[in-house]
Amino acid sequence: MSDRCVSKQTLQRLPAYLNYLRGPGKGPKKHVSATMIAEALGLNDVVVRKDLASVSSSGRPKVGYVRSELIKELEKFLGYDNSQDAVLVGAGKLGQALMAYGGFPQYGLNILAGFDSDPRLDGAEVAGKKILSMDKLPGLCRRVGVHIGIITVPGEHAQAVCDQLIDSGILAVWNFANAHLLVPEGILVQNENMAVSLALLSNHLKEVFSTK
Amino acid sequence: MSDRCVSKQTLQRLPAYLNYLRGPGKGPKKHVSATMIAEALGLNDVVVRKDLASVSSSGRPKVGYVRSELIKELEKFLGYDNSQDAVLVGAGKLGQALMAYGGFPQYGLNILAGFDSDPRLDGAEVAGKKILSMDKLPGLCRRVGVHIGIITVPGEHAQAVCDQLIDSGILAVWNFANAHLLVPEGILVQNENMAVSLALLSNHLKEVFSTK
DNA sequence: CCATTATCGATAAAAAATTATCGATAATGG
DNA sequence: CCATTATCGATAATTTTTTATCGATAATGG
Repeated sequence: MSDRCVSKQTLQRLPAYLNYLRGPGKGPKKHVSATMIAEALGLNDVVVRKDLASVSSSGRPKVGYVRSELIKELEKFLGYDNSQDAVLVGAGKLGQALMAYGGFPQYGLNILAGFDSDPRLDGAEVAGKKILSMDKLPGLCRRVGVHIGIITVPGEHAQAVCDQLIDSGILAVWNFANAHLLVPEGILVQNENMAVSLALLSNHLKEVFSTK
Repeated sequence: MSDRCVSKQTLQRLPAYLNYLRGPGKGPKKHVSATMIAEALGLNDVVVRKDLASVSSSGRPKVGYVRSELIKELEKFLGYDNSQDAVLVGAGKLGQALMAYGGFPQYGLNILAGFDSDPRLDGAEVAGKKILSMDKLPGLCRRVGVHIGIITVPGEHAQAVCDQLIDSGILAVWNFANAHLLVPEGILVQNENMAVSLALLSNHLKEVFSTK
């Protein structure tokens, strides 16, 4: 275990495993097998076993994994155990909704504050979090050591905001804007792009109807 | 072109190309080359050329593609030209935000109505769209021929809602709930799972700090 | 009108991910 | 106590995706 370097695809499946393990399941069984998880999630069992091998070492033949241990190992690996601080730029509808969303702490994310260029929002509060003016961004990030930036501004301003975030020491950007961001090497951009999802949906329907 | 069957990865890049082409760029040049797009988006130029080859046939050596034609071809391929109707189940905060979001039509999605089991919401309106009780779901879907269902209910109810949607003739599900949905073959589930995104962000930071 | 150059499209090579196979291990039941 | 069985972990085969190479084409400049 502790392979430290798992593939992106594996990483995308891990939260699903955790979610399944946390779920009520069929009674609080002490052990779970990769086969069981695979069946429940509609995956190949070898995939699951391989994925779990990179985060856990508690798997035993005939028995499987100890559920509670596996959960802990997954949480640790996914960083859910120690929260990361984040700043959010763009306190519009979406931005405020994210600031108010109560589910992030359980995923190890803590939004410290929101930032917006609109002076009318300066000093406002959303769910107990302050909205500040953009000029306070670098100071806060540097002082507290924030490494995650969330972008919820209109697409045309996204790149400029992204540049500011990186100047402020941000290493990972969660981008909700419909824009492609250019960043220096070493910075991660995670796009939460609904256009992509819709493209996949639409394409599926097209395929269904073209073969029917 | 008209390969009909492009890879998922390709499909995920196409909206980015379209976004770039629509953007202001550097003046309204008539032609664009794959090399140009690749550079702007930080991709390999062969990838771009290969992707574009499956949606377009207007590429010419030394010249590139005709911008306006390529845009039209991408829009057609992505289904942005003729909107698909959709129903949304779970008219809570997120559900209402999606119902009110004005950007979907430009991506070829039209949310017809919202549904919720809470009787207090029955008959309410969000952005001109009605919220109806769950028992009206199958009727509307069948009558209008809706094929896309959006799930914005709490995770524990997601599977039940999903089953109802499929019973109502839905072929593609856009799932915002933190739950893994089991569906029969032929039905697509597109997960919009923030836990996955956060896992990728967190992992990146972990890698950065473990190698520093 | 011809050499040069930017670009496409196709084919080939390389890398990554998925899936299959197989021996090893440990619990279970006779 | 031993045969059986479920499961893991490792290795190998397959498939998919990405990247590289190369000839063909058409505009440009002399």
